[in-house]
Amino acid sequence: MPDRIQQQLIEARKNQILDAAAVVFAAKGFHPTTTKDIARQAEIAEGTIYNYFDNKTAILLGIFERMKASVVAQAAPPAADVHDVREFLHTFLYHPLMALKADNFALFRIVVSEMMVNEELRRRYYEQILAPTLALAEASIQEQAASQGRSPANLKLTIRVISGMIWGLMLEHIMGDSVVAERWDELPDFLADLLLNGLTDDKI
Amino acid sequence: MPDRIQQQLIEARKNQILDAAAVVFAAKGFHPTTTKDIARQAEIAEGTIYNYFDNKTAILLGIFERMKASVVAQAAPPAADVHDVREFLHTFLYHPLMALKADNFALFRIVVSEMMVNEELRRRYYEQILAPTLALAEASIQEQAASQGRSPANLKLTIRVISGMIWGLMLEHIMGDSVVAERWDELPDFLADLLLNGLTDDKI
Amino acid sequence: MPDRIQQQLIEARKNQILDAAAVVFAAKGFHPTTTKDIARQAEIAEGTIYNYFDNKTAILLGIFERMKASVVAQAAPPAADVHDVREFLHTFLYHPLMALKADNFALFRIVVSEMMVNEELRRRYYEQILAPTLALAEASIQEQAASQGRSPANLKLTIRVISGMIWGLMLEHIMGDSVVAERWDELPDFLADLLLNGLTDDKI
Amino acid sequence: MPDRIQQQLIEARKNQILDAAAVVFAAKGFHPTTTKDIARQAEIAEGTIYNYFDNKTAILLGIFERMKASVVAQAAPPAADVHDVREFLHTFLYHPLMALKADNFALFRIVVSEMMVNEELRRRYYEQILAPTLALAEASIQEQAASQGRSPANLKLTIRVISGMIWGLMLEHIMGDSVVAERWDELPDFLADLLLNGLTDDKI
DNA sequence: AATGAATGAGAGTTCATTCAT
DNA sequence: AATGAATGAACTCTCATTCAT
Repeated sequence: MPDRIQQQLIEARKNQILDAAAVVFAAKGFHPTTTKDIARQAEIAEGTIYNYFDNKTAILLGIFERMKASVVAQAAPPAADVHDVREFLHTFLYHPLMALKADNFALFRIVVSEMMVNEELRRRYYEQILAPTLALAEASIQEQAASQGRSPANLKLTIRVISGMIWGLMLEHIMGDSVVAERWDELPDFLADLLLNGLTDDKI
Repeated sequence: MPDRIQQQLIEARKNQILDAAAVVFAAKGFHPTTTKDIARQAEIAEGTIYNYFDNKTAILLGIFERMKASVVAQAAPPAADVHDVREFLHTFLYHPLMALKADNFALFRIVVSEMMVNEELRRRYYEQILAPTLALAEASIQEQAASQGRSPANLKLTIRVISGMIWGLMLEHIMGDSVVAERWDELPDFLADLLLNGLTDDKI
Repeated sequence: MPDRIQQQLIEARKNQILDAAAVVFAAKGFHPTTTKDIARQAEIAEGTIYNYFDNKTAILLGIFERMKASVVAQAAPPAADVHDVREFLHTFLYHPLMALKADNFALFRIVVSEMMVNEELRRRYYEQILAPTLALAEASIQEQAASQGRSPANLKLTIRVISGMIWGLMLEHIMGDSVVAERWDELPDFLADLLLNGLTDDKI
Repeated sequence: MPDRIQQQLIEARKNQILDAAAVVFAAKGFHPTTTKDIARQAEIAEGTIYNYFDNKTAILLGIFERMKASVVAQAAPPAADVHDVREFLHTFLYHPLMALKADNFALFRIVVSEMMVNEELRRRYYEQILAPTLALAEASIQEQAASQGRSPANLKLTIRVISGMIWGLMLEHIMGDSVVAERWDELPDFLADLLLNGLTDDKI
């Protein structure tokens, strides 16, 4: 069999397993899910899993890598020609907030939970996603600011605050807060406004 | 033995176990920690644990309850006589940010991780901590706003955004971001400024 | 304290424990019952039990000894002057059947169950109860037969069959057979008739 | 692998485990036997047991089911053409008495002991064995009696007495009575005679 | 490549028994 | 004599992983 097709088959099988794992992880959590659960959901034998993944944790990592790919794809950054700051902000906020909404909140929860506790996963996330994303945003904004003659000294921290804001709202959503859940769609606007104008009279 | 002293002994033993569990949980995480680990750390027999806690999860809940107690104690609210909004905000932000710093970041991570995945723990957190805290803040701000003739329509969401910001920064800290870690102490000021004035030139 | 009173106190305490154990054994069975259960029921401390009994099994033995005493007391044999065979049989059958009815069927079940499995208990039962009782019955019948000029060659086996019949009916009762349960009171008559006349037309 | 062979392998493994369990249960009793004991005797890993049985009790149930199968097979009823009552009785008595003798008395003891104490096992025994067997015997005798113009009013109770007699003799055997043990082979005859003719001079 | 039965280390938990008070 | 907290051996059961087929 040509190597190319071979590779595609392997990828297909991996994805089959990851799809199945995503379903059962989302439903039961990482630790409570057994490899038998995954195999059953994927309609393959338990042993087959180990032809494609070293161990259970590697499956979670695999799911994570796919999430990463989708995040990075979406994050492909906000056109250099967005001159309006408000529009820029809105775009910057819109993607992650809506991505998560569309995506599986339940699975996100599982991955984050394990990430907080698993050094390897955390490192990968930081090095491969968080840090590059922050750096990208920083560069993009820096450039724009420079073109307008500004030089924001606290940009690094600002960016972390903004992205932290998103993180925090996701957590509150997960925690079951209904206000956040109900007004999720307003958030891009609301946050952009808050960030631009500060706490105006409607807010505090 | 007088009941009073009896109660104190029981409390002391419970705390001894919780202290030990906090240490090993922080070091290894909840799932990887065995009851044997806890017993060894507490220098008691494994069986003794079960004289004080129903099961392993109950120990985590116990740790959580102690955290709760300390959080609630600190959260005792920001004096009604803080008329300056900036000072008010600063106070509001300062406590949780500094509390966590003092506290065990590692343990916090374990508890949050499990909370994301454990319905019971999540419910307790939401009902006993998050919701009341948000409600308290809301009432306190509402009152102040009213005394000044304002009526902030989006207050509920604002409060969630602000507290989410704190959550998010904690997560970034946990994830190992060095910018956040190094400038942790500046955050109360920085955030208060951001919230009051929006993204000023030093920020973006 | 005089030795006599001392002894009475000890007996009283033992009985208190045995009473409690009988209650919880009857309710839950021997193995599922914990020494804590017994202590709680007896309203004493767990450790106290061990001042009076060597171990959990010794408690069951204690219960058994009390049963034995009551059985032996009742079995005190059927007056030598019962000349009518039917009356003799009736008396012979009546006591054990009715004793069990009055007594705790549930507790009886527990003791028998454990007896089947516990060598020591079984030996004690056989040596101290079953064998003597059978011997007593044998002697008593032998004497009567002799006085009437008969010499029943199979008496030993007959006696075992009759007492086995009682045992078996008890088992069927325990097993939940409703026919046996409902007609329990008729049994002495019914059995006496069967034994004297064989399977008459009303029976087969 | 064909399903048929697959099924046979599973059955074989189950039987291997049941055989092993029967040996160790008979030797040590149900509760004192550990799953490790069973595994060692079966020469398999402890975990393998749980691929075939849900838990330890299910193994006892499995043993019980096999006993049931053998009992039911033997009990296949005493031909309708047995016109002689004595022969009928003899047949009726012979099977269970001899089956037990051939079979493992020790194992029987274990199962009965647990049955007395285990609701589930008791229910199964009563519903699946005792009740049907009694019903079968009743129907069979009823028919024969009817054909001879008789209508035995106490048949139900009679049958219980007879089968109880067998039960009781088994118990006495288990209890270690030597008279019963030594004359076990005579019992079918002896009991048939007793039942037909009542207590004749050789018996009392 | 796929299978799934077999594995066995190790988990959480129980509880009869001890012993310092 | 009574207590009951402490003990720790021993239990049943789980499950990620292996490997012969």
